[in-house]
Amino acid sequence: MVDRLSRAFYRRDARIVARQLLGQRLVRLIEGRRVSGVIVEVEAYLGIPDRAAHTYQGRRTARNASMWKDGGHAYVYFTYGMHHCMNVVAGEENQPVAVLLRALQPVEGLDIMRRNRQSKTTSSRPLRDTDLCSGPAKLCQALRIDRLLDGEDLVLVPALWIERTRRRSHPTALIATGPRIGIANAESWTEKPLRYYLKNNPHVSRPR
DNA sequence: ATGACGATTTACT
DNA sequence: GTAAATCGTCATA
Repeated sequence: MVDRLSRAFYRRDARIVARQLLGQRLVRLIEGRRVSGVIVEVEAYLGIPDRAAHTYQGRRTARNASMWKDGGHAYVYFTYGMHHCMNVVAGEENQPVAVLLRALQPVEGLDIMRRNRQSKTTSSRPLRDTDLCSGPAKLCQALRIDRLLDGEDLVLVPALWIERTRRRSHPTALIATGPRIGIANAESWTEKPLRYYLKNNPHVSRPR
């Protein structure tokens, strides 16, 4: 049943991995239950030459150390003093490229997701399904992904992985591309179309 | 030791 | 649309 993506899947160009992650399923085990969603939006970060990447110019620090690991590891970072974001490391070891997971379409464990998200929101209004995982920090909240999972191997760890739900990647006609979100002053890298998302999917963070 | 800055989200005008 | 929240991280000293 569990068709976990293999090392070989991740050990490729980050742009290829990004496109092929669309439609696959991110699964998190929480208290013995599966909490999961289909990946509907991602962004590729191309490493040393990429002005917008944490590893631009070969920067290697305590925070971004996982990005230098072999493809298939998780790179989870903390930002804005309150949010976590999850990347999937692509390429080979010492090739610091990754794919940021920006949005999921919730599939399993919506009640747990809602609880995880609601408790961190002051609002008492019930959250709509499209508010559960429609952003990189939202999906980390919903699936309880934090720095404890940074550097973990998605090919091996028991509580977090990505499952293959489709043999072939989505047809190009169903994938939209555009500039990455939240990137400023990255010169030519600001506008490169490294954001990929499923057209007309209501769960993406910022619909076209 | 210090200061500036986020690969964001939420609430409010 | 604009702004506040909130603090780990990193570059500079």
